Amino acid sequence: MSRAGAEFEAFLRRRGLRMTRQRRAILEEILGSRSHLTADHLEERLRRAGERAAKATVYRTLAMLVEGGLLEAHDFGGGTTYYEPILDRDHHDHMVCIGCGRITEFRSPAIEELQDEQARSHRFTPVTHSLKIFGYCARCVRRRSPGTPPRRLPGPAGPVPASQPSGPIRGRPR
Amino acid sequence: MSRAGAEFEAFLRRRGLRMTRQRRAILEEILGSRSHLTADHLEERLRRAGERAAKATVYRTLAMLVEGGLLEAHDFGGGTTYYEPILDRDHHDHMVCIGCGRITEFRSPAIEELQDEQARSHRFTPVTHSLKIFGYCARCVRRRSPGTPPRRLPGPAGPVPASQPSGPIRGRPR
DNA sequence: ATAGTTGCAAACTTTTTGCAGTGCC
DNA sequence: GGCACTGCAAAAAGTTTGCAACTAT
Repeated sequence: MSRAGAEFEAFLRRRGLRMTRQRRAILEEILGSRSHLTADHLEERLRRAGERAAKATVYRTLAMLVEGGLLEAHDFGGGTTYYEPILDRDHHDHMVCIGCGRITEFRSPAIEELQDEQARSHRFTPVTHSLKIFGYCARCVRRRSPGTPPRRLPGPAGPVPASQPSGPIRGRPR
Repeated sequence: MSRAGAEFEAFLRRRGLRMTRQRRAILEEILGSRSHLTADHLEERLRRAGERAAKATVYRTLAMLVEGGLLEAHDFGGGTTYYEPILDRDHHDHMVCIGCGRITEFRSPAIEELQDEQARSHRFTPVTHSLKIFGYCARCVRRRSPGTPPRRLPGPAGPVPASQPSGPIRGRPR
């Protein structure tokens, strides 16, 4: 069994929970993917793999996997949650292309360090963080330079703001 | 009229839209607050202020204000969008207390610089970004050191993970 | 045998949309 | 007077929950 499988079983045992066919299937499926799946994606992949789990079960299991530290949940601004395996993976952050939706990972220990510093100086005890840079990937820049309208995607409040105010890249979230 | 008011009117005129009583009221109300309001908060505040606007109108107006660059929308992980005036304010990021919900702002030009650098090196054209540090504010740390259960709050996938995995502050987003 | 689990459907929450009536310019 | 705007109610979308029927242990 995979490291993650063992880890999950241990997690379950610790809480008096059980390893079921569905849980096993969900775990294997998401581990076998190259990241960033939604509950919906998962349900479908399971079906295709000959397995099956109700959406409610998928959600319940994903929540456990996140709690157990096997997955990380991401909100890239489209209103749907994406899940990504984090066991045996370096921590990283994401750039989200508002043109095509492509996700690019990046690592910056220097940024992490500065975050800790900020937390310290505000007497804040950090637990997790989330850093996302929204913009256009190289391909989309090339393809739409003349000024094509942005595709609807992220945005807690709809599409990406048409007019980007002045100043540095302003933190306009999800 | 406030700077923001003029700015908004200009924005509307540019698009052939109109300044209405509701729009004016919503703008004034959110500008008059000290940040981080939800559509719901706003609707209630308006009512208390003797004004009134249907929730649909509130949402429609907020979307315009964001698009016009007067507001920024934030998702602090609770499934609700918070709005904050950004005119005449420095860009800043947020720390979100998962104990009490308190939001602390912080600024770090150094981090912004590093973000730009990352974008550049990935040939990504940044438009906006969102950086949130989740953790406990000083008060909550003091109050709950022994291990009080975290309050339900953020989390795209429910409450804050009970067991925080190892490693550096792992980016476990909204 | 005993709890924990699952599937299904109903419930929820926040935000969006359709439409008929209203009010800026 | 035209066309944009508002309110209301219905619709969406994603996720959660209640419950009776299963099933690991």
